[in-house]
Amino acid sequence: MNPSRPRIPEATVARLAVYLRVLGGLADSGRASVSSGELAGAAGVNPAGLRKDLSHLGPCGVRGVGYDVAGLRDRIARVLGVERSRACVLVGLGNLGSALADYAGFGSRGFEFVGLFDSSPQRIGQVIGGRPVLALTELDDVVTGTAATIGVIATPAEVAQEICDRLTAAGVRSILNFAPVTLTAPAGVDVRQVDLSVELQVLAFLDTSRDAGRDTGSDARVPAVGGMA
Amino acid sequence: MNPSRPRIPEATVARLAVYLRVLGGLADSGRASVSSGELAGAAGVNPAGLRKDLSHLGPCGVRGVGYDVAGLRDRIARVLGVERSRACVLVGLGNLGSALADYAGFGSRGFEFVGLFDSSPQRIGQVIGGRPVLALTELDDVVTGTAATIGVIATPAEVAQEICDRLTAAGVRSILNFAPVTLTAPAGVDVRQVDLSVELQVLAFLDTSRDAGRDTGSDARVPAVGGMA
DNA sequence: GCCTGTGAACAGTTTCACAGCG
DNA sequence: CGCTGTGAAACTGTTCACAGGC
Repeated sequence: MNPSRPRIPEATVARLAVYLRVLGGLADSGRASVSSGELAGAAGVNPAGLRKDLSHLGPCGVRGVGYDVAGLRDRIARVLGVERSRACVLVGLGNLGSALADYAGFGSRGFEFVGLFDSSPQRIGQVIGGRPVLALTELDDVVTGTAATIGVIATPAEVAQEICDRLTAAGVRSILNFAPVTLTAPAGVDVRQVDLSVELQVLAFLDTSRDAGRDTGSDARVPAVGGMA
Repeated sequence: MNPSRPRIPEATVARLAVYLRVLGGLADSGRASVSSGELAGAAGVNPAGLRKDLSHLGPCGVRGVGYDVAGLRDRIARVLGVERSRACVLVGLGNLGSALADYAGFGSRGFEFVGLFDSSPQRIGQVIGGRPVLALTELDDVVTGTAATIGVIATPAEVAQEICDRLTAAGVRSILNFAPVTLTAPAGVDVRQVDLSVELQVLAFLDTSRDAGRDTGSDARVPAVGGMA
């Protein structure tokens, strides 16, 4: 198969990001090669499923041996488009936004916040994660000036749609939304929703149904891989 | 139909939580009834899919009219098990953990943090979101004393597995993990993973493949995010 | 022997079309 | 009529079993 042509299923893409994280850890600890079984164990997935996921990138292992850790890591990074740093802007620097801006994990995984924005005069000018918080009026200039294509929304729900509109108008093509509202964006703009309350409520349901219905114990499989939203 | 045990698909459960949020907003603005089309629009899903989701709760609409807003909201809340407040514990009060502890959205959606824990002496004793941060040594007593069954992990990756072990040993049955590691838990314990870097990397992939691949690729056909719509 | 890569069976979801009721 | 509820079809994603190369 041609490595780039076939559309990679979104569920596979999400797992590739997990494999990338695990491979990074293995590389740091000096491992040279790894089998699908071991990698699948560390990522919490089925070995056959992992091999099927990787098959979307074309053959990239050695039969009878396994996968080259650094080579596979680089290949996945290239497919995901995180082989070099990508510019992101973040709007809303309340508790959650500040936590995101200050989260070192992003920088080491190919994302750099090139602009932090808030509407509150009290927050404008503060330095968070090494960057100053700017006024919303500068959003357009920064997005066009840095060619940022990824935007993160961590505002209150009431203003999230308006921010989404401004981001897309400025040229942002991909949005990660933490506000608990369903955003509407123009065609061609991807929106991913992370709703923390939804996650907790799914847990609450599992919790409730485990106690209420004492049918056979829930599935014996242990790890959980990122789901929806 | 039997209201308790007709095995609701997990994808449906996640959407029920979204409908619940939308219905809450509608109820607050005084709406008495709503059609599947309108509710689906506000939730960002397909109307037929929404009706199928609701069909798992048994008939709960009026044909030719729509759904009773407050009635449907209460019914979904009951099914999800959030009709009354549930006790949660939170471990790790760095930036993200503090944001979670201080997030008012949880309290209004049926979750109450009954214990905040950290290992750092500098954080122990601080009051965050109205609650004092406790030492990890008190974790077991608080979990058993409050009968908390839900735990949230917002620690660094290195200690997340150990915290997971302690939570499950203390009796926690459901875990929401923000640390970028795949946790292993005993059978019967549900773990949900929220990995912010994974979310961004999926966006990066969509972003990259939207523009014609510079690699070897040429085709840039990309599926839309989100399930139905 | 080992382990990867993959077609084929399987399971779960989404969509469609329409029956059924107010 | 309109809108809900639902079986059946279409689709996507997952698991299995084994073929194929090291």
